[in-house]
Amino acid sequence: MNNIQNILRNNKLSVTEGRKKILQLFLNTEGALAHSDIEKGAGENFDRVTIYRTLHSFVEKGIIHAIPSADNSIKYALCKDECGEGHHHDHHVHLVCSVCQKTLCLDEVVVPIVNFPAGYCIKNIEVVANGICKQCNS
Amino acid sequence: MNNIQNILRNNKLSVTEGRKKILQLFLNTEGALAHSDIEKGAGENFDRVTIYRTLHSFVEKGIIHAIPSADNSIKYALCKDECGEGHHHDHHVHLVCSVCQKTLCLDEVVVPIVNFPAGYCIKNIEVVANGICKQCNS
DNA sequence: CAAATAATTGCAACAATGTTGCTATTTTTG
DNA sequence: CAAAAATAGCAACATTGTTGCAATTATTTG
Repeated sequence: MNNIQNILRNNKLSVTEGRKKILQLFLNTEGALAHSDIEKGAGENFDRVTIYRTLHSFVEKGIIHAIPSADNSIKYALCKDECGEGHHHDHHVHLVCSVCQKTLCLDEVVVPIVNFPAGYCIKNIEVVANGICKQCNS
Repeated sequence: MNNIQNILRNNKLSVTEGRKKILQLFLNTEGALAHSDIEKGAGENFDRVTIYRTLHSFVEKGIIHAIPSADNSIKYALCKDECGEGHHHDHHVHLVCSVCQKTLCLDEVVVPIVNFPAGYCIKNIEVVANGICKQCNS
């Protein structure tokens, strides 16, 4: 029935107003959300601390993933089903659009294989592209 | 003669104590530096604001480049010669070592070509790998 | 379903990080 | 070396992130 409740239940998180509201926001949003977006979008009477803690536990559980950026504004986006507690499998590329400023997950663009010199042990690779998205480019 | 002075001169920056000291730090350091590293390393009597402003102008001039990360701790590293005012050409991969915590520029590892679907316009691609560096892996 | 237990929230206080305007100082220029 | 330009330092403030604790809310158990 209720998709949101299920997601929380499946990840062994109590179903609370705050978590429901934040998860709803992610489900309704195309592109990634910064902490400040959530603060604005989740209604006025929302403690900042709750947002921090909710985002942390969502990341931990593999419900959302953090997208790095070079301008000190981490964004978060929903993970695909393969992610779970303690492990993320987000092998897609992210795009920051310089026109609409959105950060998008390009699920169809897979992170390429990078050849490292011998001696390195690579665990995971993040790719963030800067450019213009489909919508803004037309 | 003086390498540091030349770098500043070539980039049309006044040669000041602060800039010399911060540039020296970068030249002496293997790996990238965070703002806080510089604050610690540059001596006690250093205004934080000066560091912010110096880093900004170094990035603008193409002397250093910012390395994104998913944990809100931007680091900076020296650019190669091809970088200049207003344009960066850092087509190398970055590695964050989970053992020594250093962020390294792997100049020998070139950012691969990523194929985006039609409609996107890509300006630049950042690749950050997480893993273990050569030193720590031996 | 109510009581007991466990988990989460909100608050307050604080720490760290980043920004802006202004004046004093330093650097560069002529 | 003096005038002009650029930069540093200071203060004040805004934003972002963290921690401990008491009160509230959710879940579990009988």
